[in-house]
Parts: sequence; structure tokens; C-alpha cells
Amino acid sequence: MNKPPRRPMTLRDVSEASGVSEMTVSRVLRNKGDVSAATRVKVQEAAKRLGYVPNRIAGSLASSHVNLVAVIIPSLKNMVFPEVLSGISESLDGTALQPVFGVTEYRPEKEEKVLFEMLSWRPAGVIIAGLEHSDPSRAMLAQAGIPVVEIMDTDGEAIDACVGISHRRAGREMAEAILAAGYRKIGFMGTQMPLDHRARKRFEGFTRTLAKSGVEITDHEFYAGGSALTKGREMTQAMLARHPDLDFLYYSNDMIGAGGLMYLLDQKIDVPGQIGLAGFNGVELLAGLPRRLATMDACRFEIGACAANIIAKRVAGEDPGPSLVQLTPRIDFGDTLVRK
Amino acid sequence: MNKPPRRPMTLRDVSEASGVSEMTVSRVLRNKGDVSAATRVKVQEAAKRLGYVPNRIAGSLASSHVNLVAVIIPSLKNMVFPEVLSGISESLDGTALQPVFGVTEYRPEKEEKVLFEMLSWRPAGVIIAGLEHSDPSRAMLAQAGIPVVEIMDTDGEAIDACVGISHRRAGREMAEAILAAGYRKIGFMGTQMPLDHRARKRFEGFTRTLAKSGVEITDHEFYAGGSALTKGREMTQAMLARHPDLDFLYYSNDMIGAGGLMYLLDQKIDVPGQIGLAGFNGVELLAGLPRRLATMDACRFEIGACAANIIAKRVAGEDPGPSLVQLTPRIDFGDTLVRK
DNA sequence: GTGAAAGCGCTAACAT
DNA sequence: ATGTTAGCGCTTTCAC
Repeated sequence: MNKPPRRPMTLRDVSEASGVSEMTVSRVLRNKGDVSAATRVKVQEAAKRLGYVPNRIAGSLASSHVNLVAVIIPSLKNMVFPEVLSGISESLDGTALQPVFGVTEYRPEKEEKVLFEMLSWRPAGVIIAGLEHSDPSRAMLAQAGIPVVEIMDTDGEAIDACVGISHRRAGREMAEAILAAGYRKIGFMGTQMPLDHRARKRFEGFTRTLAKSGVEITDHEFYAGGSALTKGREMTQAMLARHPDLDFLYYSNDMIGAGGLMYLLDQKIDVPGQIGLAGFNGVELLAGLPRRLATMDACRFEIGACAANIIAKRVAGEDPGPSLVQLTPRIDFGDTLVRK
Repeated sequence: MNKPPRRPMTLRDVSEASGVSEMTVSRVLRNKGDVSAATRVKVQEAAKRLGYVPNRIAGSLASSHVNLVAVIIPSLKNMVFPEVLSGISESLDGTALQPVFGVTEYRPEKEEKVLFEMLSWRPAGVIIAGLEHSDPSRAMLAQAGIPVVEIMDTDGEAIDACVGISHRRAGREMAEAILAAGYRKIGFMGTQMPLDHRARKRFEGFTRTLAKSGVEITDHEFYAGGSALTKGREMTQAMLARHPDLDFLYYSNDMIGAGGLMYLLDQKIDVPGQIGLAGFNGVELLAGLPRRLATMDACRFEIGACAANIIAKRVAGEDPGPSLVQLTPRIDFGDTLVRK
């Protein structure tokens, strides 16, 4: 039985074990340059036998190439972001690039910290949620000299590239659909998140469009914490108690919308006859509900995949295509938003 | 307007800008060693003005200290894992350590690749889901000379430390509860995942315990892909069509369980009078459903937090506590598993 | 309290 | 096809 070596293994160990120079070992392990088949085999065997794991820290320092892509998102608790990550992960799968994730909790200071931390590893690119960043954050991104893709939102000024949807437009289109369907007494429910700029923009797009038609939302409520489904239930109940004459409820996400839907069905309220409903995100989950909630897909997976693709292309020196990719989600009317 | 420098900034730039030696600049930036207040201020100002971001690749190579913790999980699509990540992330928040995530898609080869990739960054520790790994993976982990915490499952042989629950026991306890409640004609539904060892162990614990009481499951079905809620619906419908006399349905996760519950409620079937139901995971989501599905908490957040804690303690040289932490989830009977 | 020298483990560039 | 040399940007160690 060999004890595991205390000193981590180096190229030199493989070199000695195989009787081949460090340089050639390095070449074999990276499939770079011409190496004779015989040497190649000798080296590979030695490396495998020893269980050699290269030290990328040294490698990256020497080559000034890093195969990391920094990905910065607000949260992991909202399924939206894991889905974006999946898109990134899958899109990067064929390449040598590797995603590294950081979470900001919707806090600009935390974003700054995480960004600094990640940039200190000199990643090959950055994918970051949103267009709103502190000045130091923007400065860091601009200075980094690497591709930066801001994702999820296109309403604003991008530093470099941008992939997402217009949340103002999403709010606007939902408002238009609701008005077109004949609803007029409208309530809004959303998360209490001053720093969730995308939710804010949807809300703004929504209320402004209503205003243009002379409609003002009758009631609105914002929540924080707790199970979204439960909150949707509770808020819906409370809002209808305050305004029994409401004929439409727009929810800033599908989860609370689903909660509201469940409540209304429990109460035997006619949906969408008496009250119409809509959410946002197009979460796959909802497909199994008794009635399909109207919603709008946020293109989460696609956004991740496309952003990663831009980074990969740029790193490879290929043409990454346009630096602004605006996806245009369509309304899914489901069963809860229909002409009265 | 200054153009962003093409050559990334180094300590030397800060040194020159501040008139202080590189060495002292380094000390200031790391709060190490004695530096006069005057010099400290000079350096900090220069660093800030220039927007200097240290190069941790060089730093880590020189110091052979890396502040990364590798976290390896099967998937991001199942909310369970983002929750574990949140636990890790929060637990590491006070420390200098930073989590780095890799996804295996439940495939041992991919796990091996991801592990190799991550170990090549010489992380300070590894947190990895499950106890089942390929021989090369186990060898890498054992050789790495860093703390390794295997999480989520305690049924097996850990390489180093282990934090999780016993899924066999979870299956067993659920079986016992179901039998105690008087149910006898039992159906099982789960994911078609030969490589999801935890689901497999729950199933084994479940069926073995039933067998001890002379009960064999009447029917079972495994699904792959699609919306879990929808699948739960469909499978439940199909299974009841095959066996209308079933009196209990055990689902390997809460999502398909919720789908089943919705179907049964739609059909006006008496739950839990005619049929009892149980899921697994304790997903917060379900709190808003019309009836609370019986379930068992998988302690996801807690597992992540505890694992991260062990790594942090070990890295800090403190006592990490016992190397096997077995959490014991209790059954939440909800409204769907009650004595008949 | 500060600085100079050496070297972390690897790879680019240049031999041979 | 293989080896040699220099150095990536920082920190450790030791000197002052």
C-alpha cells in the first residue's frame, strides 16, 4: 500500500516516471504539438498510473489562458436562474470552457464583491444577469478586457453584449391583451423587490399601457418570503376581499399566479368568466394544473444557451453574431385570459 | 479619456503608481504584516484609482492556497440541488471560501470529467453528491489531500466525511407509516433513473419493508422527462385504470405526487379516504395546494450548510465535528396519509 | 516597517 | 520529435 503523497504531484513526477522531459509530457497531456506515438503512450500510461491531475493554476498563469466563464445571477431559489444556468452549461458542454457561478442575492454590493472575486480568476468571459450594476461593477466589467454578456433584460444600456427580452414590452403586451379581452378592473400582485429590475420594468410597462387607455390598476400588493403558492392564495383572497369587483389579476410570477388560481377554483369562482388571470415566466410546472394559467415565456434556457454561445464564439475568435439579441416571447393565453 | 489598458494590470502598476514596493503593496492588499497607516492609504488609493483586480491565479500559485470549494451535483433542473447550493453558499458566506459548481447529469463519466476539471484548480475542499462514484473518481478524491464531503445520502461507505439522510430508512419509514395507517394495495411511481441511487434506495427500503409484512406493491411505473406535475397526473390515471382497487400511491418526488393529487381531486376521488398519497422531499411549493401531500423532508438546505461548514472548519484547522452527520427527517403526514 | 531574491508549476518560444 | 530557457504575477523568506 502506497500512502498518498503529501506533496501534490507535478509534471516533473510524470516526467521522471516516464523518462520523458517535462515539456513533452506537457505536450502529450494537452494534445499539443507533434509527439511520437510511442512517447505519447508512455506518458499517458505514467500519468494514469500516478493519477496525475494537472495544475491549471500554474498552467493558466504560464499561458495566460483561463477556461472559466464567470456567471453571475441574483439567486438560486427562483427556478428561473437554474434554468438559465442549464442553458449555459449545455451550451458550453462541447467547448473547453467551464462555467463558474456566483450569486448576488439581488444586492449590488454583493454583486460587486462576487464580480471582483470572479474577475480575480481572470475568466475568459462574464455572463451577468441584468443591465443595472453599480459604477464600480460597470468599471470592472469594462476594464476586464473580456467578453461580457448581460442577460435576461434588454431594456437599458449594455456594456458589451446583451441577450434577453424586454420586460417593459412584456408588461405592455400583457396589458394590451387584457384590455383587448375586455377586462377593466385589474389587480396586480408581485414580489416586494425594489432591486428586481425586471419585475419592476414589467410592472411599469403594464401600468403605463393601461394608463394610455385610461385604466388605472385598482389594487396592487407586494409580498416577500414564504411559499409563493401560499402567498398567491393569501394575497388573492385579501385583494378580492378589498375589491370584490376585480375582473383581472396579473401576477408577477407564475407561482403566485398558480396559488391565486387554486384559491379561485376552491372558491368556485368562474375563471376566466368572472375573473381572468395571468402570470409570468412560462414555468413548465404549470402544465399539470387543473387550468392552464395565462403566462409569457421568459426564454430562460434559450437566453443562457445564447449567451454562452456568444462567449464561446468570441473566445474562439469566431464571429459571435449581433451583440444585442432580443428574444420576443409570445403570450400563452392558457385557459385564464380569454375574451369575455 | 484613457483607453482601457490591453495588458491586464499587475501589482507592479500599483507599486509604480503609489511609489511603494510591490511587496508592500501586496501586504496592504491582503492585510498581512505590519504596514504603516500612511503607506496603507497610499496603496489603497492607488489600487482603487487604477481599478486594480488582483490575479488570484498568480497568488494561489505562489502561496499554494486556493479559496475555492468544488461542489459537484447531478442536476440543476431539480429544485433539490439549487437548495443544497443555497445552503452551501450561505454557510460559506462569512468565510474567504467560494463555491464553484459542476453538474454531472447523473452520469458517472461526466462526474469523472467534472471532478478532474475541478481538482485541477486545486480547490480547498470538495462537496459531492452521493456515495457512488467510479473507481477513478474515488481515487482522485482520496488522493487529492483535501477535505471531501459526500452529501445527501448516508447509505454507503464515505471516502472522508458525509452529511445526509438514509434514503433506505426514508423508504422504510414511509412504508411503515402506510402499513400502520391500514393501506395494503400500494402503487409506486418514480423517475426512470437507474443512476439516481437515492431514489433507488428509497424504493428498495420501501419495498423490502412492505415485503416483511407480506405486502407486495401492486403496480409501479417509472417516467422520464416532461413536466413532473403532468407526468404525475398521467401516470396516476393510467395506474388507476390498471388497478382501480389501489388504496395508496407512493411517489418518489413531491412534484409527481402533486400531479397525482390534482388528478384525484379533479376526479372527485376521496383522498385519503379511498386513496392515500405520499411524496418525498418536502418541497415548500406544495404548501399552497388544496390538500397537503404527505411527504418527508430531505433536509436539503441543512445538508448544504452542514457540509460547507465541515469544509470551512477543516480548512481553518478547527475541529469539524463528527465526519458522519446523519440527519433524520420526520414524516409530514399532511392531509393525504391518515389512518383509515 | 520595508525591500530584494527566489520560486510556485506550468507553457511559449526558441533551440536542436 | 524532443529538449532548454525564461518567465507568467504573485507570495514566501529572509535581510535590513
